[in-house]
Amino acid sequence: MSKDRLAPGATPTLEHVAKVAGVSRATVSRVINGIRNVDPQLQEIVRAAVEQTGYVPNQAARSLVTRRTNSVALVVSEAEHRTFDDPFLGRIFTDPFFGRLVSGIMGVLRPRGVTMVLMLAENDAARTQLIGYLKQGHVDGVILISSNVDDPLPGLLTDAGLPAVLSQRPAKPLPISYVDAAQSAGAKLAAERLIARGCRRVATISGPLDMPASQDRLAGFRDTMARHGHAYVPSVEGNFTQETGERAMLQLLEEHPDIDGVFVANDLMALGAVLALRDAGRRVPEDVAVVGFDDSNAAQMSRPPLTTIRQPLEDMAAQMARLLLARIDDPQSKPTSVIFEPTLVVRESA
Amino acid sequence: MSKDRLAPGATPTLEHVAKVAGVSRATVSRVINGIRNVDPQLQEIVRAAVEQTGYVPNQAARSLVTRRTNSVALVVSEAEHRTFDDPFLGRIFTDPFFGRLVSGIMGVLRPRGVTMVLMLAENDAARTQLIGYLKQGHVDGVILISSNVDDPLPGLLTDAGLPAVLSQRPAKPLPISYVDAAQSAGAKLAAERLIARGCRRVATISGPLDMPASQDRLAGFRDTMARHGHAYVPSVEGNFTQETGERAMLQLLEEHPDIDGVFVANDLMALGAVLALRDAGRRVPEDVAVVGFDDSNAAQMSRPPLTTIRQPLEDMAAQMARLLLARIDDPQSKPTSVIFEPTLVVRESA
DNA sequence: CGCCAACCGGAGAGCGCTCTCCAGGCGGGT
DNA sequence: ACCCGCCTGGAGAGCGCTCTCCGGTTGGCG
Repeated sequence: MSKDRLAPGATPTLEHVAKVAGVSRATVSRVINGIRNVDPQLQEIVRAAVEQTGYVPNQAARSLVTRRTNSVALVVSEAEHRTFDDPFLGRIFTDPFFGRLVSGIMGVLRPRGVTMVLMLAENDAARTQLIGYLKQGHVDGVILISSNVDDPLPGLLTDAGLPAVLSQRPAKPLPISYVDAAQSAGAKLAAERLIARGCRRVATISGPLDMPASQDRLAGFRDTMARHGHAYVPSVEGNFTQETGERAMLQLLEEHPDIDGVFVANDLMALGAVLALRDAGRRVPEDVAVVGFDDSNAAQMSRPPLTTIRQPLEDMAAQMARLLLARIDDPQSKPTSVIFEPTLVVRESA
Repeated sequence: MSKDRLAPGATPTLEHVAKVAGVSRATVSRVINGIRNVDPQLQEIVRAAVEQTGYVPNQAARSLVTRRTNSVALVVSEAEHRTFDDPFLGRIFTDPFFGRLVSGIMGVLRPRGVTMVLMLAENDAARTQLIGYLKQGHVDGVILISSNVDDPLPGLLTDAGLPAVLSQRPAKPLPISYVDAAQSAGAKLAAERLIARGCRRVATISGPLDMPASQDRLAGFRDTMARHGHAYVPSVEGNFTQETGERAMLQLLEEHPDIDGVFVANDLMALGAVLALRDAGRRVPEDVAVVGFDDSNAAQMSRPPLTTIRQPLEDMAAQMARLLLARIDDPQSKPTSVIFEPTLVVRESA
């Protein structure tokens, strides 16, 4: 059906299409890219020729001259030493927040014809290889999801002069765009909820404290509690997995058996905490109220369903994509940051 | 530090490196690609020049002539009509099996310097765009994770002449390589386990029946039960989410209150089933034994921990990557299939 | 009616790389 | 001592595309 005329075995090129249409390469190129005005009648002829030959532009050749690839990388980076017992990949992909992120990014990228390349950087070797790859001009820019404070990647990216956007405020000030949620504002909502319920002995399970987000949530929670007269808020550190949430809750119960409210820094850990509470014979929320963070699937699946803090992840991801595209279009534009406000989602656990 | 000598603002090219090293472009290229013998002393000089200039090969230029990109796509495809209420992305990324898959693939790809591009095809529009992208020669080959029977993608891929490997036997015979697990053998293991425990009233919760894997598991289970004298095995269809597992279990309990054993086609649904059983006041495994499928994190997290069928996902994924690379190296090689044997993992639920 | 401007299509020069072809040098065999 | 062949490095031709520059045509205005 297609692919007759010229081009014996090979894939058709601009040249072939031009010959079939009886015009020059340049004209075909102009029609395909919709650049400059081309006689509508000619356009029709060219389009027909494209159809007939089954022509598809060669991306490599195009990139070579335009210096654009029309694709961006989504890099997920994690510090090596934070890999406890479960494999990195299991963690990141298991966490529902990732899907929402991808979904938000795609929503912006797809209509613009930009494709997304997913890359993992789970240790230093991978990181080195990654930088090499990125420098080869494989992508136009990078969205970096980095979860630890001393990640060298943000610095490496700015050094390499690659347009990039971070998923959270970088640990050290850096000329780089980022999107973040007001973590402490979220923690404040959680604290206020627990106080409103009348909780008197409140504790918290935090995320890994080398992450700015974890620090902010912890600080925000403690501040708000302090402002309401609760000077001392016990806390145990987890690593965002259900298992560590369970362990942390166990520890809290042992050290402070009279606890009646807990703020857990993410839903997965909150799930573990609820399980631990149940095992210990405490009813949620009657005996102990639990507030999670993220509003992930886990929150809805839990029994009782989790009261939690929702970050507008899809919106945030979409904003990252938009910031990145803007920066690609104009590399000179100065780095921007956008902060989103979290909201309280009330369910049954608190 | 680097990037001095020549090349004022621009990124260094082969030409620059050659000039710095005092050799020809060809020689630098040979050293970089390790092709043909080059005088070791010259090699040293060239390497030093590369270092000094901070040279990184331009992938576009390279691809243009080699017709290779050194990257493969991991395409995750899903039929549009199967999107019930939860978003597609949430499902796929939430399922732990995905992480294991990626991990296995990366293990093979990374050492070979091949990068992985993740692409989603969640509806027909996306699929069309995807095919266009693939035809542009953006990747050398495709690993396709497709979950429904009437996916047009396998056919489109063979039509496009792109090297590809499927994650399961295609619904219709097609000249394409694939890797699969012996689904029915896994179901057989589950059946035998339930029988060995002395279960007499057995039911099953299947996956979506438009998936060959679901069909095979159901058929394998029924066959084995039949062979042991259980003529009738009630079944309810789920869609692999915890929620549908819960619903399905509820339905089974209502229709067959005397059930004492269930085979659930994946762990996530099994988790839901266990929850439903508990809510209904049945003890697992004392009153009802439950066998899952996949040996995902969910199986270990569940209480009680799930007895389940383990597919060697990492191995299977690695094999897919190997098959694909082989096919890319020699496009003439004929399609191969590799079937892996599942194993029974005994925990507490059965 | 003439001039200028605006507009549109074609020619051709690269983008940075690989790879074939060729020339020169050296060693070994007769 | 000569010749042949192998080994190594250089020259140069593209890979398929975009985009600048140019020339020709047309329309509007003086």
